This record gives sequence, C-alpha cells and structure tokens, in this order.
Amino acid sequence: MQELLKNLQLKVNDKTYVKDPETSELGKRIVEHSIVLINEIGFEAFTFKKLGNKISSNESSIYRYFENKHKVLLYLTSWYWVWVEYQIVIQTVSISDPSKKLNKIIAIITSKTENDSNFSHISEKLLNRIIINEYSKSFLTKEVDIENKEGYFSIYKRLISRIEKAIIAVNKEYAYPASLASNLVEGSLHQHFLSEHFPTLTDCGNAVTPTEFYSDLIYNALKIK
Amino acid sequence: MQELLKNLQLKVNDKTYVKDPETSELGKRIVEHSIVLINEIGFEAFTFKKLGNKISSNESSIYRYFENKHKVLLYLTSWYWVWVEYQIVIQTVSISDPSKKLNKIIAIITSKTENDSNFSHISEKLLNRIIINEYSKSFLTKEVDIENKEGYFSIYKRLISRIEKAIIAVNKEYAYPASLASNLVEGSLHQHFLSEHFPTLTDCGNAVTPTEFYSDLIYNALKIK
Amino acid sequence: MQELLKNLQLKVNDKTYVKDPETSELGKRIVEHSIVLINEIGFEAFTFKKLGNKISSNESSIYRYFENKHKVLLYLTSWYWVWVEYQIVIQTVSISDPSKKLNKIIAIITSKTENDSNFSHISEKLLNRIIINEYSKSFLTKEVDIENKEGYFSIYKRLISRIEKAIIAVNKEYAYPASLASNLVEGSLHQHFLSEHFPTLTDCGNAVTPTEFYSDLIYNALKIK
Amino acid sequence: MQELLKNLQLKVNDKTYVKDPETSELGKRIVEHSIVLINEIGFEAFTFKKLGNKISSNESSIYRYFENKHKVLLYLTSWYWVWVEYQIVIQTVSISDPSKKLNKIIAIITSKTENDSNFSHISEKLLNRIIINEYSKSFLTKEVDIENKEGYFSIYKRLISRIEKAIIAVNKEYAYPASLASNLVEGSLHQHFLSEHFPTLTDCGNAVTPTEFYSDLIYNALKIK
DNA sequence: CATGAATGAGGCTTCATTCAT
DNA sequence: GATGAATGAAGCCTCATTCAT
Repeated sequence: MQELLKNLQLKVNDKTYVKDPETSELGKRIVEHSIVLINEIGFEAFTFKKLGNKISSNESSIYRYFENKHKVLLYLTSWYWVWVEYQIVIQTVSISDPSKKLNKIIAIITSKTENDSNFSHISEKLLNRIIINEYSKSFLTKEVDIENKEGYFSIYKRLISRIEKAIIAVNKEYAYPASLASNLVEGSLHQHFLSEHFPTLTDCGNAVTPTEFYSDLIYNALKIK
Repeated sequence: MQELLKNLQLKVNDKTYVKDPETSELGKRIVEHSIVLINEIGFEAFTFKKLGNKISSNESSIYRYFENKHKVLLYLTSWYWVWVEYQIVIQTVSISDPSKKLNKIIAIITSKTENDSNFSHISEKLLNRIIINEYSKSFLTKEVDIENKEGYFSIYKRLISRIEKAIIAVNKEYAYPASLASNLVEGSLHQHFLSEHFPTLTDCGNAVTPTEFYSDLIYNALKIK
Repeated sequence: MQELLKNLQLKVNDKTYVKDPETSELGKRIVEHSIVLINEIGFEAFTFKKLGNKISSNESSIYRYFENKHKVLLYLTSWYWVWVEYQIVIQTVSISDPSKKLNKIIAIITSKTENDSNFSHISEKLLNRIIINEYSKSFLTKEVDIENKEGYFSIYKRLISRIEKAIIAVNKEYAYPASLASNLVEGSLHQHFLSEHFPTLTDCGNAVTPTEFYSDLIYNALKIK
Repeated sequence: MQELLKNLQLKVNDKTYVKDPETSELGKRIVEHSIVLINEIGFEAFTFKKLGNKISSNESSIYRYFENKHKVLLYLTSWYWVWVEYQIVIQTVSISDPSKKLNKIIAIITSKTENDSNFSHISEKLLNRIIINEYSKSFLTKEVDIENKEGYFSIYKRLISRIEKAIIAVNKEYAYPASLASNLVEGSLHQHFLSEHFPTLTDCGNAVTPTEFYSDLIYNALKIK
C-alpha cells in the first residue's frame, strides 16, 4: 500500500489556487517556502514580497499561483486536512471494530505530526505548526459564509463528518456526535498550543498528551468501557 | 447585591491601555464604538482611522488611549473575561454544592451573553460576538510569549484556573482538570461559531445548546450522576 | 574672582526662549534634561513629548519656555558659546602677551570640556558633546539668514570676532584672521568628532590632541616662533 | 582622456540604494530631482512624497530605489566625493612634483564646483551646494558608527586618505597629515558656507577665496616655500 | 502658571496589484 | 509563463500645536 502512495498527489480544492502549484517547480517552491516563512514570521507578517524574496522570485510570479495570501492559507490548510484524512483512511481501513477504529482516529488527530516522506517538498511537521497557530484565522473572517458556500472548507467538513460517523458507529445513541468531532479536532489544536505557550492552562505536556485527555473524554462521553 | 454593583468599574490589566479609557468621555466612546466597529467589519479591517471617523474624532486621539489595535483587542477581551468571572462569582457565591456550582459555571460559560445594564456603554452581547470571532487572534501571534510574560492574559488564566478548581472540587481524582476547563471555554466559543457558520459540524443549534453538550461531556468525564 | 562668579547667570539671547528657563524650577529642569536627552537620542529624535515624559511634565508646559526644539538647540548652543567666551575672558584677562593669550584661547577652544561647578544644573561636558554632534544643525537650515538677522547667532559671532582680534594682535599682517578663527572653532569640533567616530581621518586621539594640531597650524600660519 | 570619460558611470557604494538608480529612467529622474529639491527646500523638509510629486511619480516608486531619505543623502554625497576623487586623479595624474600636486588638490577641493558635462543628469554645482549645506547631517547621527562599519563612508575616507598621502609626499616629517587633510575638506565647505551666510566670520568672499586661505595655511604648516 | 486633553496634518512605509515585456 | 517595474491606496504612527481648565 505504501508503494501505491509513492508520488501520490493530494487533491486540494482547486479554487484555492489560480494555477496548480504542483504543476511546476516554481509552484512547489512557493508552497514549500510559504510553509517555512509563515512559521518563521507568522501569517500576519507574511507577504508575497517577502516570500518572493525568499525564493528569489518576483512577487508578481506568485500571483500566477495564488490570488492572495489568504488563499495560500486555505490551500495549505486544505492540503493538511486532506493529508490527515489520508492517514485516517490508510491506518483504519483494516480495522473493523468501531471502538478501535475511533481510538486510532483520536490518536491520529491528537498526536504530534511527523514528516511524511511521500510528499517531499512539504514539511508536515511545520504545516502542523501552522495549523495550530493559524488555522482558525482561515475561517474567522467576514467572508467565511461566502467561502464556505464556494466550497473552500469542504475537505475539513468531510473530515469532521468522517469522525462523526466513526463516533456514531461506536454509540449511535450519543446525542452530540458532530460537536464531539469538531471539539476533538479544534480542541486538540488548542491543547497543543496551550502546552507550548500557556502550560498552566492545560494538563498536556511532558507526562500527559492530548491523546490521553481526548481518549478519556470521548470514551466517557460515549460510555465505552 | 445587584445594588452594590451599580456603577461598578471592572479592572482590566492597565498595560493594555496608555490612558484608561474609563476616565473620560472620549475614552468610553472609543471602547463603545470599537466593539461596534469590530463587529461590523472584523478585526482585520478595523483601523484607528475608521474608528476615529465613526466617533467623529481624529485617529491620533485614539493613540492617546491605545498603542495599537492589538492592544484594543487585548483590552476588550480582558474586559469580557473579567466580566464573565464576575458573573461566575456573583452567581455561585451562595452555592455550596460543588456539582451545582460547576453546573452554574458551565451554564455561564456556554450560554449566549445578554447585555448587562450595569456597564452602560459596553454591549456585552456584541462583545461576546467579538470573543467568538476574534479572541483567538489575540494570542495566536508571534508575540504571545512576551505578552503572556507581561501579564496581558492573566485575567483569562485566572478564569480558567477558577473553573479548574471548581472541577477538582467535584472530582479530585480527575486527571485533566486544566485541560477540561480550557477545552470548555475555547470549545464553547467554537461551537457557537460553528452553529452560526458551519451548522453541519455541530449539533448545537435551535434544539441543542452548547450548555447541554458541555454539561453532558463534563459530567460524564467527572463521572457525576 | 571665582567668588564673583558664584551663582552667576549667563545671559543668552532672549529671543531663543518664550519665558526665561532660568526663572523657574521647571525651566531649569527643561534645560537640564534636554541636554541629557539630546545626548541620549540625538537631536532628530528629540521631541517635546519625550522631554516632557522625562521630566514628568506635559509637553505643553515646555511650549511655555521654548517655541520649538530648534529654539532649544539655539538656546543651548548660545549658552555654551557664551560660557566658552567667559572662560576665555577669565583665563586671559591677566595675560598681556598677545602670543600667550592666543595660545590660551586655542587651548580653551580645542580642549575637552569639563563640568563647571558654577552652573549646577547644566552639564558642560554633555553640552560640549551636543555642540560637537549637533551644533552645525543649528545653522545649516533654510532659515539661517533670517535667524542671523534676528541675532540668534550673535554670541557665536562675537566669540569668533574675539578670537580674530587675538589673532590680529599677534600678527596684524596675516591676511585671513577671521577664516583662521572660524576654522579653529569649527575644525576643532570636527576633529573631536573624527577622533571618536573616524579615527583614520585624524591624527588626534590618545597621543595627539586637537590643541597640538591647531597650535602648530596657527603658529605656522602666523609665523610665530 | 576626456574622450574616455564620456558616458562614464561613477561607482557609488551599492548599499546606499535598493536598486541602482542609474539603471533606469525613473532612477535617474529620482537622483536628478532629489538634488534640485533638496537644494530648494533643505534636507529636513525633503520628503519622498514631495519628490514623487515633483517627478510626477508615486512616493512608493521611490522606495524601490532608496530605503529612506537618509540613504538618498548618502548616495548623493558618495557620488559627489567619488566625482571629486575623479577630478583629483585626472588632474594630477601627470603632475610629478609633490608640491604642485598638492597645490592642485587644494585647488580642486576648495574651488567652487562647476557642472561637468560628462554626467548629464546630475548637476554638480547644485550637488556642491548640498554638500556644503547638508553633508555633515549625513554623519552627525546616532547611527554613524554602524553605518561607518557597513562602509557607507568608505569613499569619503578614501578621498581624505589620498589627500593625506599627498601631504606626506610633500613633507613626511609633518605630524598631522590626516587632520590637515580632513580639516581642509571640511573647513573648506564651512568657509564657503560662511562666505554666503556669515561674511563677518570669514575672509573669503569676493576678493579672497578659500583656495588662497587653505593654500597659505597648508604651505606654512608644511613649511614649503 | 502649569497642565492635560485633543487634534490635524503629514511623515514614512508597505501592501496588494497591474502592466508591459 | 515568468518576471521586473511601477503605482495608488492605505496603514500606522508621531509631531507640533492649540485649547480649555
């Protein structure tokens, strides 16, 4: 199966880009270095000029690929979530027990991301940091409803829906499967953030992981023993 | 007791402002209208120039009160959280049963905010919307550690700590009281956001409220019947 | 004679100020701290706001004393030059030999300034640094002719004239006494600046002093043995 | 030889500009008109907005070429000094007698600058006025040591060094060749300034020139007959 | 007299974007 | 298709100053 995935290209919502960055060297460099740069200076300070500078290219060239920096963020986050979804699919395809399956999903969602050699120019580890620090900025905007309607968040929604179904599979009586799923994903990002910047606001740290916290939380909610 | 609170002034971290906006008419107008304006156009588009325009005052006058718009957000969010803390203190002071007390706290944190006549120039309802849409932007920055060290988030941390203690009072065996508290506060904001913009990602809406979801979640986690 | 000078007040051109800063505590603090502040941050960055801050007073109070920061510089430099003139008068009054007298003048003009206990709130040493770093900015302006006509530079001109006369007294045949005098004063400031910032452009430094350089230069020019 | 110099381009320190103004029409217009504008209104009042206005271009376009107005001054002054150095090289290359050579150098440094048809868009005459009125502002700053280390004054230093060597060639016993060289260059600018604005402080004017004054001064210092 | 509050104007700079090559 | 040049608009902020107390 790993073999099948070699040189795999994840399909991101094609509205996020003007020209698919995967189709050229420059495009790949734009994606690769935008991840690095956003990590370095934060999304607010990130500009096409600085990115162009970093990849020794003119800012106008980047406009060939992305309309604006917000779309870059949408692209990167979509890429990340589709990649997470892949992890879930691959790693749970052979698990038939719903409880074990959910267990695996929780582990994937809450654990720290490591780099994945299948997608060479993208650092999933850095991308995970961007998700933690910047993801909410992609939807906490005045344009969220329009963009949602245009499908910019469809991958993320599909992911939550998949988790929701896994929850229902475990306990179809549970009243809040969607909320539990969205709370898991968003909450996990937040706990990672807290453990780095506000250690007193979380129990997650060296000894405890978000995986344990959310496993316990969800198992109790679903009343699985 | 309500009587005592009349004309009460909530003490916000004094580092957030250059000059206390509560000490002058202009200051109060700045606070009042910044809430309205941020709601209208979002924090990204919010500028001192536009605010000055709205209050028929010059942009430079606002700089007498706040260093920059980020500090305005820190001020407003601090104000909100200290106000929430007040609600908790007032409404739980006479409750001795830990379980009922936590119940009340969950209700306060998760319910929709209504305006409070005690602080006339501030619309808590609008402020709550700002918290939902913009709060995370106040700490998802590159300067978060410096600002945290300088005490800009102390009120929020005190609030989480208070909830954490209420959780421990209910079940001192529970392993993740801090994470549960922070997940409650942040998660609740997120569920409110989802119910408005991504209804498929949450069960909260017309029939179900975040209060119910989090009550169930926490009660099961703490194994209270 | 020193006794006579106690509590002496140097008369600076009264056009430089709105209200004589020597007549009040605040005025003296303004003068004292403007010297410190200009030294600290340079004249360009110096503003009444920052000065007001330093002396815990409002910027508007400073306007009672000085029209603008340029006038402060004119005041300070005038003060410095009248103080230098005093040094010359006092230290040469009893010297009858023209050559020895000129010698003394050169020494006073070119040597490093030490603090003078007679004027307690003014640090002549710091003031000397201001003269070296900022004096030329007081006349290299578009308004120089108007201000000159209004007498803002009269003290400086009187000083140069005094030196010129001392030169003539030594050698009345010398063709360029005024240029030699102005070159001495301005050049000496420049050599001090160079020795601190551009040591390769001057011989003045640890071993050689501007005094030696200009003594040699002038003595040769005047053909005094 | 003059033929060789046609269309010559003087190499200025490339740190002074972001993009070499000699490489485009706009760049040349920026240089040309900044000289005119600084002369008209003085360096303090000179802004990129006003310059943009003068050349019917936007302020932001000028930022493509220069970081800020201070860098423009550094560029212009560097250009001037490298041009002066050229004059010295060209006009003294065939003079073997050290004394005559120094004589020529003094004449070039101290005389009034005339326009040089080799560099069509730059008015050396106006530039000379800028040097007289504004040059010292380029180094009398708090950043002088950093900028010096970064090489912004290397051309000027090379010029002084060249003069210093010419002085030593005349009299290798003379103790202050660097100071004499720097005094010549800076002093000459100052005498020109005085003759225009403070005629009583200089002998230079209609009858006497700075050339005569400094020739006499230096010849006596070096004891050349 | 001293001060605090308020402000208009403008400086400096960057951004996002378009145009021409 | 990629790039370099150019730009208008706007952001952010400070200055110098006035006004009212």
